[in-house]
Amino acid sequence: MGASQTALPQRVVTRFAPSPTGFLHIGGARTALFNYLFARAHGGEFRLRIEDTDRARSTEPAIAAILDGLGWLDFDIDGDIVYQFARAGRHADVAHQLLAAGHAYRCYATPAELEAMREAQRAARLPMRYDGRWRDRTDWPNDLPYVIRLKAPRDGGVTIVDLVQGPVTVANAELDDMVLLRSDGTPTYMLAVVVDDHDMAVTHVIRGDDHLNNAFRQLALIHAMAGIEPGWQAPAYAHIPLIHGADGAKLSKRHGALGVDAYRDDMGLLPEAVENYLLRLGWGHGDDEFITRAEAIGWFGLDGVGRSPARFDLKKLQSVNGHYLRLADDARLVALISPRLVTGLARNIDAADHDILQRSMAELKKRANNLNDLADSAHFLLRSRPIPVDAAAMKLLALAPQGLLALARAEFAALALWSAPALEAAARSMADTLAVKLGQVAQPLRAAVTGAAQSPGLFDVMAILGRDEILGRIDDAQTLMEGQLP
RNA sequence: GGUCCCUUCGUCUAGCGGUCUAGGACGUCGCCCUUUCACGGCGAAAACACGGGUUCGAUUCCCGUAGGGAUCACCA
Repeated sequence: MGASQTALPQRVVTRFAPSPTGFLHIGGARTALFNYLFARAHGGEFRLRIEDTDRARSTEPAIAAILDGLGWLDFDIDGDIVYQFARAGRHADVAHQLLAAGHAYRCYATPAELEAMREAQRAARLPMRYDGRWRDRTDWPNDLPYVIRLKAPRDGGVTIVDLVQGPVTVANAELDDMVLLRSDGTPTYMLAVVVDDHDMAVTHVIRGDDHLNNAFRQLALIHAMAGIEPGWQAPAYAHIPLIHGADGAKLSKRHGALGVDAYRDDMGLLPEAVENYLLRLGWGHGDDEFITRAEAIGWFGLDGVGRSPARFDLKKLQSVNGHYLRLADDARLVALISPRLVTGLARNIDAADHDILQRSMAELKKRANNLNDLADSAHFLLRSRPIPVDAAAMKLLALAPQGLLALARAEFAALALWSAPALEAAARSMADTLAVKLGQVAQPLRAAVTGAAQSPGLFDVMAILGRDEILGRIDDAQTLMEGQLP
């Protein structure tokens, strides 16, 4: 079957190689995660290479977004970041070495000519491949531009023992002679990756399975170089399936192909939740659902990665996030929602607000699955009086037992100790006095105190907000209800 | 269309020839807890794409069919 791969190298080096033409999307984040985990699991290096050879589409902001995203996810990068464009000279050198050694050749076919060739192949229903028309020619028109193409083997086949896909064989006849160096002297992606991976001593190429077909061509290039420069050998490959949208189609913006910044800022997710979700997407460890970074490093293996594309499920992501939210440190969550509250409140968070948030957080975080909902649910705590009362709460107030608010105001004002248990005891005794269930007392009070029909434990909220504020809010509700009377 | 890859509940998955009356999670529904909403607990419905083999025995192995995906640039 021709070329095969060498045994597993001792020292592991993986790399994440995004092209900076947009944000770091969720699929890229998963590829980065797998590379990161694999490197750490083997005590190896995780490197970053920015594939910026497409000068027209590569941007500085995109590079910043990628770095920002990786930082947020806390994937520490080893060594210097490699910028591919800066290595164009080295790439061209390799192409010329190949040319000199007879492993590559000049092709003078014009783009128009190639297009015509493909058109003819399309019409004849033949596979569309470069036909090798300049492969053996030497009658070069020296004043015309040419590209350098790899003189790939035509017989036999190549087998890649992919760490995820298993052995995959392709006949060399299926592959054509790819362009290495463009007519303007710049390297193509195919050349650049191979040279960079070699020069960076990458041992394991873990990437999306959209690159699987490329791997065969890249292997041909590596084998050609192996005969010229010592030390060239094929890396191990692992092509992981792409993530699909909820409808099974390619992931689009509509269902989650967003930058990780959107997951952080717009959706209010925690990085550890995104990481855990991404890890479990296409990979599993028994029945384990929540896996720490340390466990992931201990357990992760390429052989456990599924071979079929997984669908992206936002509901589950939210649920996983809710789990991590409940686990998260209260102070951290207060810090995370504060900016969101500032926007909603149109004022800054002061020390008193901070204290209220900190004391409420343990209860608040049980009721939210993301930072946005968490901030929303904390909003009522910090609002200045009179707080807005929503429709459901209005209804509760309207249905309140006669004289409840006035009674409650008096009882609470007279309370010796302002604590949750004392407040609850007072409310229970009021219910007895009025001969109603506790709920008929608590619900209208909740409406008055929180402006909503649902909230964290009423008496905890009251204890945290303090007597003055609560009495004030009850007064406001009474005023409000008086205004509602016909 | 050629080539390559894939196929367990709606979704993510466990399963690596008998332990499967197919397990877990999200979602859905019901019950419990309870001052509301959550959290938490308990429970229910829900899958081995289809057809052939191989085997004493297939969800697990092989081959077809169907369906899905990837890729076929002087883009990465």
